Amino acid sequence: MSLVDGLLADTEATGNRATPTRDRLIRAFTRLVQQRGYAAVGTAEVLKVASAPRGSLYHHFPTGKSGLAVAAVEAMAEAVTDSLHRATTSRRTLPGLLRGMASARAAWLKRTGWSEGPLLTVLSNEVVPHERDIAEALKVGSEAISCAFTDLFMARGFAPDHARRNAHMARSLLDGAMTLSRAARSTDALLEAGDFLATRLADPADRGA
Amino acid sequence: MSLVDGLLADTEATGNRATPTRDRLIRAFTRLVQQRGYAAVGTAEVLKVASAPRGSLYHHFPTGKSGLAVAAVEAMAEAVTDSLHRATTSRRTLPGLLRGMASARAAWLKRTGWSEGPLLTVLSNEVVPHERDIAEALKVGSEAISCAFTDLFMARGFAPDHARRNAHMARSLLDGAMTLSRAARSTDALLEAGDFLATRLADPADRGA
DNA sequence: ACATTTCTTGACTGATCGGTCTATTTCTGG
DNA sequence: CCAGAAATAGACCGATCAGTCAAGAAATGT
Repeated sequence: MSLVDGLLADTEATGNRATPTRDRLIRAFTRLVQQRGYAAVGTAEVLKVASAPRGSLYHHFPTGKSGLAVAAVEAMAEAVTDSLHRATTSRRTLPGLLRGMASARAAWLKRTGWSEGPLLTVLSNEVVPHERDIAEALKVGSEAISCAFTDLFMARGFAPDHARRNAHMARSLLDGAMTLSRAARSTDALLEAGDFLATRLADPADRGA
Repeated sequence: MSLVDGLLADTEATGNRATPTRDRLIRAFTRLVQQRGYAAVGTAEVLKVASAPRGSLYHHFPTGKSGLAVAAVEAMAEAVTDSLHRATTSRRTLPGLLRGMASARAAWLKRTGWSEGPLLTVLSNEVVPHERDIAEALKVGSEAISCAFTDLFMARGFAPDHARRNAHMARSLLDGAMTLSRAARSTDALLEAGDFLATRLADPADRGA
C-alpha cells in the first residue's frame, strides 16, 4: 500500500480487479472514510467503488462495516510504521525528515482539494467510544505509530523519554495542522508546522533528558 | 454558553425548557456531534435530547441539519473567541494560559470518558468539502479563532507574524494532542503539549521576528 | 378583542442504511 | 475429473434517515 505519510495515495486503482477483493474493499473504504468520515460512508458506496458484490464484504469481514474499519486501521498503522522505520534507517537528517512529512501532507491536501484527512485522525474524532472494536484498533495502531516515531528520535540521538515526548509533539502538531489546513483550505499551518518541527523540535542542541 | 476551551460544558441542561428552543437545539446538536460526529447524529436524536418536536427544527433552521451545523459552528467560534479575548485582557502569563488550556482539555477528556472532541475539529475532519455551507462556516470560524489567538500572543509581546505563527502552532498542537489523547485514552499527549507550549512556545527570550 | 405572525406538534414519505440469506461460480487438493 | 471449500453475486429485510406538511397553540401588535 503506497502512502504519503499515512495517507492512501489516490493514484491506486481501487476498483482494479487484479488486486484481491479484500484489499480493494480496504482501499475503497479507507479513501472514502478519509474524505467523509466513518458514519457518512455507506457500505453500498464502498462496494461500488471496490467493484465488489455485497456478499463479498460479509464473507471477508463477517462483522461487517466495523470489521472493515478495524482491518483498515490495522493496515494503515502497519504501512505508517513501515514508512517510519524506513525513514529511521535512512541517512536523512531529522529536520529534513520532519519538514518532508509536513510538506508531503501539504502537497497531498492541495492535490486532493483539501478533501482527505488521515484515516486514524478522522476515525478518532467520531468513533470513540461507541464502537469498541474500532476504538481498540485505533488505540493499538496509534501506539504503534508513536513507538515508531520514538524510535526515529532515539536513532537520531534523543534520550528515550525525550524521544517519546517529541514523538507525541510531532504527531500532534502534524495532525492538528492537517485539520487546521483542511478547515482553512490553506497549507499555511502545515508548512509552518514543518518549519517549526525542523528548527525547534529537532534542534541538535537539545537532545538531553 | 459556558465553555472549557471550546468544548461545550456537559453540565448545562440541554433539555431544560426554560432556554429557547433554538438554543436547546444548538446545544444538543453540539454535544452529540462532539461525541459521535456529524453524519452519525440523527435529527431524531437531537430532537429528543433537546425536547423539541420535529417541526421546530425546520422552523428555526429551514435548511435543516446543515443549517443547524452552521449555527452551532458560529456559536462555538464566538464563544471561543470571547474566551480568548478575556484571556488576552487578563493578567495571567502566557505560559500559564497555555498550560491552563491544555490541562482544562485533559480534565474535560477524563470527565467525559474520552468521548468528546472539539466541535470544529470533529466537523473539519468529516464535512469538508461535501457540505459547502458548513465548510464555509468552519473556514470563517477557524480564522476568527486564529485571529483571537494571534491577538493573545501579540498582547504578550510577540511581533505580528511571529504571533500568527505561534497561534497556528498552539492551535494545531492542542487539537492534535486532543485527538491523540482520545485515541490512546490517556491524557499524556495533552499534558506534554501543555508543558511544551508553556516552556518552548511562550519563551520570553524568543519574541522577535 | 381580534388579526397576524411566530412557534409548536407529530404523522407521514421516499430513500437509504447495515445486515441476512440463498444460489451460483471459481478455486483447490486428491 | 470430482468433491468440498472459498468467493462471488444480488435480491431482500426491517430500521432509520432527513425532510415535508397541515393543523393547532402561543405570542404579538393594534
